[in-house]
Amino acid sequence: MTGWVEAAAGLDRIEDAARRRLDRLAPVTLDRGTALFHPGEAAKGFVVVLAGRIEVFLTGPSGRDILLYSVEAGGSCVQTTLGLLGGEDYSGEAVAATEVRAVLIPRADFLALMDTSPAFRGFVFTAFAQRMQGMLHLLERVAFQRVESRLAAALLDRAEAGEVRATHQELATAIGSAREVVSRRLDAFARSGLVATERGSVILRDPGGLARLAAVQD
Amino acid sequence: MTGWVEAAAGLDRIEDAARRRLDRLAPVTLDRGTALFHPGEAAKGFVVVLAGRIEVFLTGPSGRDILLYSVEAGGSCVQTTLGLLGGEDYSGEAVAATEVRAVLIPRADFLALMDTSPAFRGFVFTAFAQRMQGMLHLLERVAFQRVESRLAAALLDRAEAGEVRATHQELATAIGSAREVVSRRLDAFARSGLVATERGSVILRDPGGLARLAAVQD
DNA sequence: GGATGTCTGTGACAAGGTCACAGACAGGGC
DNA sequence: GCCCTGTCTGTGACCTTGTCACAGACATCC
Repeated sequence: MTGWVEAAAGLDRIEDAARRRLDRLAPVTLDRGTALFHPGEAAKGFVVVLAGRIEVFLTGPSGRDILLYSVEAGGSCVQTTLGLLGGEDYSGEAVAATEVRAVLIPRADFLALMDTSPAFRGFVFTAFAQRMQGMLHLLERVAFQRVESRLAAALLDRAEAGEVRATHQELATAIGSAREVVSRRLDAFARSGLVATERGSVILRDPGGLARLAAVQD
Repeated sequence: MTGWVEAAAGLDRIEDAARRRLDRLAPVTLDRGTALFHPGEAAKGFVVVLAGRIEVFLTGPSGRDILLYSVEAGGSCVQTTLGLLGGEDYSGEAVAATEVRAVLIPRADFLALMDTSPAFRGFVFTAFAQRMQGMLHLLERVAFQRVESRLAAALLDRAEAGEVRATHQELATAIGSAREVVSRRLDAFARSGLVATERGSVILRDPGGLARLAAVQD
């Protein structure tokens, strides 16, 4: 087993005993689109992402869903931990957004590490605190910001080389809105010269203008 | 120093050494309305509520705000912990909703206890996990449920002896809506015989009917 | 080329948030 | 008692957003 632990940011300075325990676990590869957990399912263990991206959604009864957060390399899928620590069952859905390499730390190992390794505890706690903060921001945006502003922020956030490759539906999910609303907003953006739209992608024409919209309060 | 630790559910079976450390801390009393933390403020320590209730709000730029959760006896104000664990600064506001007796565990003691006391760790983690779950439910309700349903649920939740003593503004804050909307909804409820309204209070006339509304999906 | 599935545009409508007020009620001071 | 003040509630108008029901446009595979 070659050591994967170095690859996980925050775990690189872990104690030797804990590292040996972790190194016994074999990373797995998940194809893009694989679901890690479903709503209502009990968590099997603690997931650490080594490469790729996992996206965690909350799905409403009407089928609409909203992106809670995405887990990149070095991050952990905290949701799955709730069940290990006295919370209720899982209520979101985690899907591999790209091909993913990840390690699943089983419940028993997880609990043992939490008791014996300060470094591991720190890793878990930091991940927890950051997710919590992230969810607060999400709640804040959904509850208080208008679609225009959220959409502008999402576009800036996802742009690579001035382009966002995503369908209107994906953007709507990311900001917790509906597809039609995103279509109309993008249309308005295009008419003001902020973006140009193509099937499956949005080209940013005026990032500064978008940033101003994204920053607008309320 | 008489032991207050017994009073905190979840801490009653803590190790002796940790208990001695905790017993050195003196509980404080906060008047109703006292703010514990303000947005943007760095957390001073970890708060455990012994009696009374603390309510934590997220405030939008327009002044509208939404109740994140309330902390009752035995609970801890997790928000304040984020800053102690690698998160950013506080972004909510915590206010004593009643007279409150609480203990503030300073940062140094908190970190030491986290390292040395499994029972304390369990207490903190459980609190964390429950808050996280609670925030997920809040997000779910705000994003996917209609006001009618959220309001019905809030009324049932807050009723004492078939009556809810709260202003429309307070109810609106609790469900993340606006005062006028709550006024109109309550009016509609009253016209269907579900409730009767008075200045500063709502009397539940048909809890079963409200429960049906609260349970409606979407 | 045609068939199919995905993506996007559009109109109509309902729900909810915002603004601007106008009363209604409670409590204190006189 | 009466006025003043502050809080609470009711209402109409308007805009944004979410939902429903489609129609058209594009891509891909055969």
